[in-house]
Amino acid sequence: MDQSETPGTARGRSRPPSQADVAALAGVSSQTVSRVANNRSNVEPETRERVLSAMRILGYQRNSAARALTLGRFHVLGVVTFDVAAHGNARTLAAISRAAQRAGYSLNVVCVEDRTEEAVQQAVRQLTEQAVDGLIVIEAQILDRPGLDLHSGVPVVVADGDPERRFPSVDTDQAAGATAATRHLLDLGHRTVWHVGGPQDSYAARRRAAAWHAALKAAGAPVPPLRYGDWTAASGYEIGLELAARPDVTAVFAANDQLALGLVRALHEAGRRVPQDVSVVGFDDLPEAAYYLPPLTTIRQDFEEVGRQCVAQLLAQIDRASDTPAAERIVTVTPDLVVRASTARAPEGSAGR
Amino acid sequence: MDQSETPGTARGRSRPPSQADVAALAGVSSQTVSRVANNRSNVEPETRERVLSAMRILGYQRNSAARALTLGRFHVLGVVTFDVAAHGNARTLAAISRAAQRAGYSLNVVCVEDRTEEAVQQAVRQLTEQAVDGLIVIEAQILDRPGLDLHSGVPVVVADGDPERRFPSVDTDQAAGATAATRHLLDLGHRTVWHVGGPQDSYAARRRAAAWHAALKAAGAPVPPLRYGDWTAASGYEIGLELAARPDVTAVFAANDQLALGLVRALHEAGRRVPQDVSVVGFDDLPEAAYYLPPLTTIRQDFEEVGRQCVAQLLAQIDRASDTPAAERIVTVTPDLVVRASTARAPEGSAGR
DNA sequence: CGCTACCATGTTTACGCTGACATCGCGAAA
DNA sequence: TTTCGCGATGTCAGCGTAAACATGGTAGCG
Repeated sequence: MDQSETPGTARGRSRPPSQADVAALAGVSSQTVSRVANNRSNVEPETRERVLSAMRILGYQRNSAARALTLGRFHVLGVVTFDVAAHGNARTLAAISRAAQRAGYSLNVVCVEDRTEEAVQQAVRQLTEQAVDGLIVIEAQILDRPGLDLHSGVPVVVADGDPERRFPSVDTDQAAGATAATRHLLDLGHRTVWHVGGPQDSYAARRRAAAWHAALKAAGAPVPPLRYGDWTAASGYEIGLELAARPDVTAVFAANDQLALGLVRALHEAGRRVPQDVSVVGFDDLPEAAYYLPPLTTIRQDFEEVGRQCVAQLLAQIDRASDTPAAERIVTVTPDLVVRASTARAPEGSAGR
Repeated sequence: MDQSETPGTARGRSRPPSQADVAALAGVSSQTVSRVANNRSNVEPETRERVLSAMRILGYQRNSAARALTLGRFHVLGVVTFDVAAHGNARTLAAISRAAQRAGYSLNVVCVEDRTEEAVQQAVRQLTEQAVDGLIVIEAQILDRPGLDLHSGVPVVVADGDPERRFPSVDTDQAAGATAATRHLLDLGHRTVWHVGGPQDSYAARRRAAAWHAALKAAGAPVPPLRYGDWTAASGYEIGLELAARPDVTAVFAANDQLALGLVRALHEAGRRVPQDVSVVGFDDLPEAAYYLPPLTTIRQDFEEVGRQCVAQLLAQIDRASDTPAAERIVTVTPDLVVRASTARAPEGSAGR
């Protein structure tokens, strides 16, 4: 009379139904069930129907563990990412998810907390042990560190990282974006362009800064000192307070939209109008950027394409057998300049060209 | 002489090393290897050492498929979420990831594109087939639809959804947040508070609107017509343009920060100052909210806690055997009012109380 | 009419791991 | 000394699936 082992509950869910259960009910062998489950052609239509209805009755679902065990394939991709709360990473993740789903893969995601080598290493270990067929590493500045070994036996694709190109990667053309931003401001007649960079350990940030530097050089413009933020509006604000104090600052290129937002607020508080006194360009094109005050001129990244390409490359690697390292490919995705209201021609009097 | 079958490459990676390989190298049985791999106590230290070094030499990693097959446990949690690019979802996901990792679980994430029943159903099917021990569904307004069947055999926890409480859930106390926002504005002397709601199919949005309504009623304030946005700054802007045209609007509570941002821009363009002419409160407390112009008064959600609680509840369900449905628990997380510069006392002349 | 092909289906096996049980050896208690 | 017990290790089976191979029946062809 105790409450366990109540045979009354038809749902004596001791164990999910297996192929064998379906086979018994349908009066066929389990192999035939397997054939039906995998949509093989060589099954009598009538038999197939019988098996399918038995599946429905029992609520059969294939056991993916057993499946993976025999096939040696999991149909799971691992994703290692820092900080999904960062907009770009989240967007890329979403795109990867879409693409993976279309290809019949699901996603095992690990968000790495600390930007330390061990943390990434451990995430990779966890994923490979958790059985993935391939690995995508997002925002991989950490890969700079020489000790990191990603060669865990599964194919790897790196999104927006990998300066040493040790892995196939998908890469937003940071340089093109930063160049476009800088040129846009120079073309508006500003004598030079200041830059608020992202953190120094970010490969993307470094490349944006380098391209900014190169664009100024190429235009023969003086190169103002570079300040480093940490991607947050807070640090943009702090740096903005300093820049606002310098009257010779009339154009600033921020390494992302949040920095730009903080920057604008600081300029505003200091009484310097955007864009009349100072022009500001961001990077990313957050959905909100068009609604900042003023609407932000920025560089739009195509995260969707990055995600799609990551999955495509990874699947290609997985499908061609483990041999043929195959000219490791680097796919480049180019961002666009979106001009809004935070940039204007250089003020006549002050530092105009 | 063809290039396949090159025995020279020592890395004839035909098949990853198994317990048996390690056992052979270490001169023990595979069972002993298993014991070492699982950190069992009953192994001679010297033997353990020998096995460990054999593992290192071969680069052994347990095959999780085989493991899952025998154990019937995958140590994977499934997460179904709409739009990871939405800040709240991303934050919740990050928190879930952290909590899961601490508990030794990894995360199989599916981002559902369409908010249709079938899409969710399919995501759930994919996940359960992909072998998860439990399921977390984020932002589950869709669960309103009567046809949706989440009872797929694995425990489910719903984050911020489930009006009918059919599942254990973790729930931000939307009502408390919305009430706090409304009361804050009323306390500042505004005669009433307008509301820009989120989409009608969002359970969270509906509860915020209901609480706003109730708070006005309770205070004896008139209830202005409710406008629905879609969480984006764009729709906040559109609605803002309409509200800006009405001089009797002096206080607006927006259902999230993006709506508030668009709203502020519209008010600004219409020449109505925030907060001098109109006070605005948001919801979420995006990291950028403090840097909007003006810094936004808002309701801060504790996504971290929501994620943590989801995992805790799910693991509790998983661990207690599949019997004992156990008083399905609803955990509530309370958000806080964060007062910044977008709210001020009601303007004297106009609609002051 | 007899042989071959081929198709639907069944049987067997291996995948890698761990739980249950068996074995062996050694020290402690009687 | 004998016996018991316990700890270290080995043996074996089974998890659910799909590939490989086996079987048996039928249609087509000479």
